Amino acid sequence: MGRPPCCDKSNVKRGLWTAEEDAKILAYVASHGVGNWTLVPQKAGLNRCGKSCRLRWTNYLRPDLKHEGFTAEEEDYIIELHRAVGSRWSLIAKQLPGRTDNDVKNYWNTKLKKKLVSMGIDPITHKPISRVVTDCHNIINLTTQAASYNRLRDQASLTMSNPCFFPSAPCFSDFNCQALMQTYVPQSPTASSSSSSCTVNQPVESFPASTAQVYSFSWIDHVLQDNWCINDDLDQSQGGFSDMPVSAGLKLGEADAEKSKTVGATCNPSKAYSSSCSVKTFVDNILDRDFEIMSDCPRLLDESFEY
DNA sequence: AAAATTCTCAACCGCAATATA
DNA sequence: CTATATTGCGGTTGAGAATTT
Repeated sequence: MGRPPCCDKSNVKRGLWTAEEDAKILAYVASHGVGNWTLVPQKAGLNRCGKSCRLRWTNYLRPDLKHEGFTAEEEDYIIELHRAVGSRWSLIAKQLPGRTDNDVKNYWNTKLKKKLVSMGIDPITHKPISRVVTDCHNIINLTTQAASYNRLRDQASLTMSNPCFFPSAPCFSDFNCQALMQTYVPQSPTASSSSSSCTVNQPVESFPASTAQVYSFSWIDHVLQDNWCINDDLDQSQGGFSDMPVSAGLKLGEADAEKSKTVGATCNPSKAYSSSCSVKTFVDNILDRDFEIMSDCPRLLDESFEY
């Protein structure tokens, strides 16, 4: 058998602590020290769960805690640490004497997040929001290309006698770029009526221009760990992936009737795209290979081809 | 002045890792 | 070995305070 339950959860007090309850905890800790919190309610004469007592001590009653507001230095340090480790509040709080993880977390959620957004910095990635929005466009374009590629791949599987040896292009279904962009990009007049409570919505154009050039790496690096779209040349002046001619991929996947004309012609869509932008993506490589195969075996694209 | 809305932050929830009867 | 408690943590909630309408 295991241990007996620490308390009758349905029969203990919840909610805000009174000064009397605080005094009982303080008196208990003064005479017994910090130890087995399960025994504290019983020994201190409290009708509370031990977990609740521990939380009250840890987050409020501990004598080494600061109860005044955060200083500018602490603010900067939290932002720096959050940039480095993300929302690991206990780790961040350990670097700030007298602050708890709950303190830091609350301060971040109520003040610092808004402060960063007002400065044009995305509080998740710590990159300029203008860059995040651009990268979201890029990811959406890449997703469109991947879908086109997968369609072509599926069609090829149906027409080839051998199983298709191309892998599926990865998708970004877990990463909702549309939702993220709705956070930052101003809503159209027709759509804005349903999102009036969003306090972080503001036009991208209103961010200070200086913040847009702070970082040299694309935010896309954060979400795309594989090598199918790494792009060292991507920058705002080039337009990055947002200038990518999506139609290059779509032509291959959609226009069945145009297949032989498009692919069989001298213009290789993926190569045309590569020449206008020095990016060489996973999709490009697949399309290049696809072009080679189609060139070698043009009959594959002939709708009258039978196997 | 009153009602509505927004903000703050203490407290709770639930999960994962670890400890223990 | 198993079942359950304990601890630590990040995410979420909601009551009261502050601010706006």
